[in-house]
Amino acid sequence: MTETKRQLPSKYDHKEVERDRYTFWVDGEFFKATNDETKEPYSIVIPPPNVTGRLHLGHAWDTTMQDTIARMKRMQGYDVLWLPGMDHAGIATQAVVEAELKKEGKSRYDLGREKFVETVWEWKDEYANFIREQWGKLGLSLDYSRERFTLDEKLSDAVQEVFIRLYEKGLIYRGEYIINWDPQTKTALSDIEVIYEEVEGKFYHMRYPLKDSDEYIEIATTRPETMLGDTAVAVHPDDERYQHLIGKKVILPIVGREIEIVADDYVDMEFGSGAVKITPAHDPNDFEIGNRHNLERVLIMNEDGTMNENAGKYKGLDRFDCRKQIVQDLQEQGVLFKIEDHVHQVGHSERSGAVVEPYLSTQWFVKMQPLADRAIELQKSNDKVNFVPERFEQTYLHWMENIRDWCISRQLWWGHRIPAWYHNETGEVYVGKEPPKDIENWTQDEDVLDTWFSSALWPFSTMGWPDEESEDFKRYFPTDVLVTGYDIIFFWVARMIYQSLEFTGKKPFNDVLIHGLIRDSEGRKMSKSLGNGVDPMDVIDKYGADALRYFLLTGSTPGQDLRFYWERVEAIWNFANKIWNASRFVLMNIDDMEYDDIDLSGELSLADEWILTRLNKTIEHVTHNTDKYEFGEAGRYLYNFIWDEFCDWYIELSKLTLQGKDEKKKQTTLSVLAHVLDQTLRMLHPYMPFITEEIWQMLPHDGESITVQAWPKVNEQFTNEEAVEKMEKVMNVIKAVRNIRAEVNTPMSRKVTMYIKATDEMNEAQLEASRHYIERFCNTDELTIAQTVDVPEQAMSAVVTGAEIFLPLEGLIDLEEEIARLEKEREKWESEVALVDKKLSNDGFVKNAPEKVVEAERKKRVDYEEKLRLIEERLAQLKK
RNA sequence: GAGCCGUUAGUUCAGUGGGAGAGCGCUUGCUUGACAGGCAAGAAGUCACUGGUUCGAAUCCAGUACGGCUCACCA
Repeated sequence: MTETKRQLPSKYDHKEVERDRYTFWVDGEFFKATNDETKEPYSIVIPPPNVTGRLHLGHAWDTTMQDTIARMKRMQGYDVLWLPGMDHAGIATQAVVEAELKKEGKSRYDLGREKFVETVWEWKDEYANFIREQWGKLGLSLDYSRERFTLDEKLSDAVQEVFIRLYEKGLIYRGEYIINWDPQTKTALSDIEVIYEEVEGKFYHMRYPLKDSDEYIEIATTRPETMLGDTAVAVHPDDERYQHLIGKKVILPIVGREIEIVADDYVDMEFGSGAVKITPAHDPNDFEIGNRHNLERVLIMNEDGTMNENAGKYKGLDRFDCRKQIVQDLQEQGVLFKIEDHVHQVGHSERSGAVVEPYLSTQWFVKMQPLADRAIELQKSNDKVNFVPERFEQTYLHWMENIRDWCISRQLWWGHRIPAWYHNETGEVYVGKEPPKDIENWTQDEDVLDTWFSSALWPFSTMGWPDEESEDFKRYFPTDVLVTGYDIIFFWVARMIYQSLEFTGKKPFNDVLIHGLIRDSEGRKMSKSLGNGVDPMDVIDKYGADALRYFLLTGSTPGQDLRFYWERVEAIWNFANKIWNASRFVLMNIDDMEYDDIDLSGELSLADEWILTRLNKTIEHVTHNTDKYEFGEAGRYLYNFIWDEFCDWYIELSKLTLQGKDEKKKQTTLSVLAHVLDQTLRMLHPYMPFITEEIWQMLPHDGESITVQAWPKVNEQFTNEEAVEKMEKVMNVIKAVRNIRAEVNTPMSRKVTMYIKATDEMNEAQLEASRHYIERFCNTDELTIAQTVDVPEQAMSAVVTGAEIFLPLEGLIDLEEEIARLEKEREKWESEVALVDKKLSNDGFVKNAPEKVVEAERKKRVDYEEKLRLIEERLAQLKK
């Protein structure tokens, strides 16, 4: 149905255009995967955002790319599933809720585990709604009927299944090791959750006295408080300085413990004094050395980072207060004799920012080597995961090749509880989905799993796995593409790949499209502390989701970072406004035209043929580049086609026909206008879904929504390169005239007399055929087109390919200036001719360059020389 | 210490073997009946540097400088 009167306001109102549209799409079920067997499936799973809060520009970027792909594939006839969902984000969410509780002066312990988890669920529900609302504002074509949450019953079942199978296979084990401990959130962390930052610290040099001797051994440390847990001093076995000391005892200052001097290859003789204090309970290397030498492990800290009873008089002090105190004490005792400034890397918790403590603790681990081997093997096969851009495959492989075991237990309450029970008396471990039968004798592990343990299963747990017969799993897994930032290749992409290989035997996705980070206009990371974050919802409010999306899609190339610029978003709003007004023009002219009235079989004007040819080129280019995920290139091409070619040229050219008397031609041109706009809107739709749907609905159309219309195809019938060449010739004449008129300040509104001297019969005929365009665009009152023209001296001239143009503008022309101008022109063409000649007289060029290139140069020479000849003739005439 | 990315117009970024491009900004002119958030014309760049490959390099290779990122157990 199309209304008879199509009146649009002259200003594009993004709020009006975007309001209610999302509801229309969702209610119409246009985004629902159909399981239609006649179509090929295409699937994407969303990287599930954390339920901790609002989406930021990074999310907007990531999801917009996915939406663009999904919308295009849908239009290309695929049965598209884009599966939405969210991540419980264990530590992040728990930290946020705990912070909220703290405001009320409460801690999670005040509530107890059950009540606390309940509170987090409430929080989750609230924020999940926020997130859905934001997805809607962005216009994401998600299939909500399949929305998942990592803590859903089915997904939790998948998590347990994976844990148990890995345990039974010996790929999950429990043990006491040095892990990264966050004393603030009081949980273990995996290696990648630790962020190393350069810190200006101190290097403390100490002398440990030997037992029954006056000798000392010199050691140095950045963490003096750990000396309370020292159980040895190590030197290199080949170090001549210390040969006589190996096996001797040292009296540990303050503590008074006797500790041994051991020999170990790990020690670097060149570094410092060549002797190292060994604290097996607080340093991973020392732990290893401790194992080799059977050393005692003395833990000196509590879980909250305060000192424990093994710290003697320092018990109860915070680790950093203890450091100050112990430094003072050791200095007084003469043990600590030198303090140097020392810049070194200190690990911080990714979430809480607290300084991470290497800490001896019993945790669960995934044995990585066998899983990693399989993933590395995959990349050597023909069936590998394609990273876009390719270089990220190296990043990924490097990490996989240097993999270390993954600590997966977290001392948190929010997450998947570890399905392990310990026998109260025997300490026996039981792992299984169901609790042991004599449950009263068993205690379940208190810990939950690293949140990434469940996200690693996302592409298949969301599709119904472990039920491998479930319809979605069979149809939509493996997925086609995963879109994510380079910052989580290790956290997530890598883990999905090896878990998927292990449990489904397939890679989880064909392609991984990697993007960068969003930065502010000065190139800084957006962060809360800098206060330079931009809320995508503010951008949408000011300029609309379409403008934001187009900005995100075209602002950078794959893998590069993107700076946010309000000015650019505004410029894109202008583009939307341009499209709006071009459409307004079309709608004003087509009256009650229906979709079936669009008829391109009539006599096409030169401009019609030109724009249809250009449309084909655009379809080809945009399709090809969007397929390659080159949204920037595709978007720019479309932008230029719409603005420069369709609006600035074709609409203007079409006015001639529309204002003419020939009704048949008029109908054809109207059809071309409607057709080109329709096809253009379809191509633009994945980029700017709202405005394109709005306009498409007002245009003559067939169907309920543009979201499910067919993607444009090249129509060879309308490719006419000859027409393009002719049209360009006319455009060059028009541009040259505009140029001259600008030179002498003759407004385009003033009518002029004009002569065109064509160089030959063909050019004359072609230009004559386009007389109406030239008359109109050059605003002539009298136009002569001929091979010989009688031109008054008082005229300005210009040469174009195939013709010379004369504008007699008596009174406006200064003959001297005109001569000077033409001489400059002559110089220009002389140097151009020289350049071409240089190339063509180079044997190497003529012999080696492709025939096409050489031919083009020859054509240029003919053209340039003719231009030069015409200018010289004119100059001779003027100088006479 | 290892690896990766970037260096192109005032600015933010495209381009990637055959004559330097876009948006914004700047200059000039336009009440052109879709749009003044517009139209038209223009100024503006030894494409970081040095070598090499090539008939031809901003584009490929090697190195240098500067900026940024990632990984790595140096006490």
